Amino acid sequence: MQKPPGIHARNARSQVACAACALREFCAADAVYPGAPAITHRRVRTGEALFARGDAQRSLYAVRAGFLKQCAVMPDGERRILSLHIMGDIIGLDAMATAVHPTEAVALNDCEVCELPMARAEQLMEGRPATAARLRILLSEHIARSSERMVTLAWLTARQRVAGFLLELSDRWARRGYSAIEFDLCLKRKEMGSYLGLTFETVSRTLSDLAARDWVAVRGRKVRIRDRGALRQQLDMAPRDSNAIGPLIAAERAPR
Amino acid sequence: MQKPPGIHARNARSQVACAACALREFCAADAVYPGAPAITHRRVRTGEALFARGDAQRSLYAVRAGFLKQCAVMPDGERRILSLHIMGDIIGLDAMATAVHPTEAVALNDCEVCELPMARAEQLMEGRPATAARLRILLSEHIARSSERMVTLAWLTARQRVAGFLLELSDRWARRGYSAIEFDLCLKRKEMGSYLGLTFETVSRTLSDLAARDWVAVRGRKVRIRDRGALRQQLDMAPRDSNAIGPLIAAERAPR
DNA sequence: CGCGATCTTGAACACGGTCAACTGACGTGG
DNA sequence: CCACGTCAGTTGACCGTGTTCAAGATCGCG
Repeated sequence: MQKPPGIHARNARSQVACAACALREFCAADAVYPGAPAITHRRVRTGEALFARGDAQRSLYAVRAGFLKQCAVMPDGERRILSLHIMGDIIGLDAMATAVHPTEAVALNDCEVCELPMARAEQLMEGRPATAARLRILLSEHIARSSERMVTLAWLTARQRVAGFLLELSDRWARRGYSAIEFDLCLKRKEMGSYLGLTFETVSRTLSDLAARDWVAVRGRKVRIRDRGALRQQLDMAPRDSNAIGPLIAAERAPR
Repeated sequence: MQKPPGIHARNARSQVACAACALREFCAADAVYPGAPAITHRRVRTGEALFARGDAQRSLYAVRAGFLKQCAVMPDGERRILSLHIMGDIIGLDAMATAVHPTEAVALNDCEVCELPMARAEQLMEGRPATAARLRILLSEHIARSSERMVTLAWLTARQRVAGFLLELSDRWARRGYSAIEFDLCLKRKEMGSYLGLTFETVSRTLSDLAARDWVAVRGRKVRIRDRGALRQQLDMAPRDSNAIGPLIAAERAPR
């Protein structure tokens, strides 16, 4: 039995989630627009995969509750975390090129996701150009975020990566109305390392170091930010090396 | 005076470029579809910027000839190369979220690009869902490519990065009908370093090393691949460390 | 020809990876 | 209830890759 569209907006928890949801526009359209299979919900328990690498892309997903990781699967079967997704985030955009998921998504804790079937998404976009444009924006945002991460992975020191990671999570929770100073990492040290391009030992040591400087308090996976300014400052410091390409001289700007 | 759409398909060089062009579909639509400002051409000379960080996004661009780099601009004004673009590639997708370019694109040699005004692109997509879908595919492909680069930057050794870089360029040229074994890098050592997350000294040393093993021949920026197999094999070797997250156990795959 | 930019190579060093020992939390079964 | 095993995390010691600093070589261009 399939829930009618919009039903998930009926309780308080959902209202929080939906307010921040990247698929909000699709959801709204879904409720008022005639047509086939609509948005449904799905639970994913800790450790379960929302989809695996190689699965056909059936849907786009939006996280309603919980925390998921998206991983590249290496030839030897090892995983590298590419991105992390919390409430309101969209998952599955990288599969649109081939209609097959090139990565896998796994729940770090019990999750609830909204599932928007691709066929339905395309139908909505055909009828409403603004909805199509919205999806393009989501795709483009993802690209911009990837660029940031490349710079992190290529050039920052271990301390900068870890500090940046804590600030990233802090900001993301804050933007959803949760505490920016105290939150749960949900990730094991090894997973943080995988996300940051570091070994778990280095992550552990670096967290201890940040705690020793009283910039954060860490107990297991619970973190409290004590000196956000100091963390930010780390990121502004000169990174690993000076191998950057100099600025462009003004004359070289192409006219018009 | 603006060229009529489709004019660029009239000479042989353009036919090669257009065959591989990511905007081909837009171009074709542009030619037959009524409406406002159409695709035009634009030259960008060595060292000139196609657009700068912060510029309003006027258009999407497709490379017709030449080689461009796309750079993140760091707070201190230094540049880090995010991607490289040759004939047939699209530039400017990361600006769609904000309508402002978050990066800059600079010509590494004299270039010619096709310019598709955003307004026109949106017009075409509204009329033709298939064209909108095509752009989504391009966006999604870009995301998938970014993921690969993250793994490279986070986990590969210097030798793997350089070998991978040479193979990447080789493949890209080959797919456009050019030699896969001999080509011009166009980049300075420093720029290769910026692209690969290495110092220019390390790039230089690594190239010397690959040359000493007779896997490649290098003279300045001209490269000849002598043992593609050996280069590929480097990439298959175990990377820097074992800090990967193990495979999922079968039971944890979520049902349906 | 001479100057600056690019590239190569060498030597020393440092960051973070590697290997290993140990702790603590948790769950299971005798 | 405690012994035991497992798994996550911490910390230490060592070491290797790649960065850093420095000196030349080579190239391109006026």
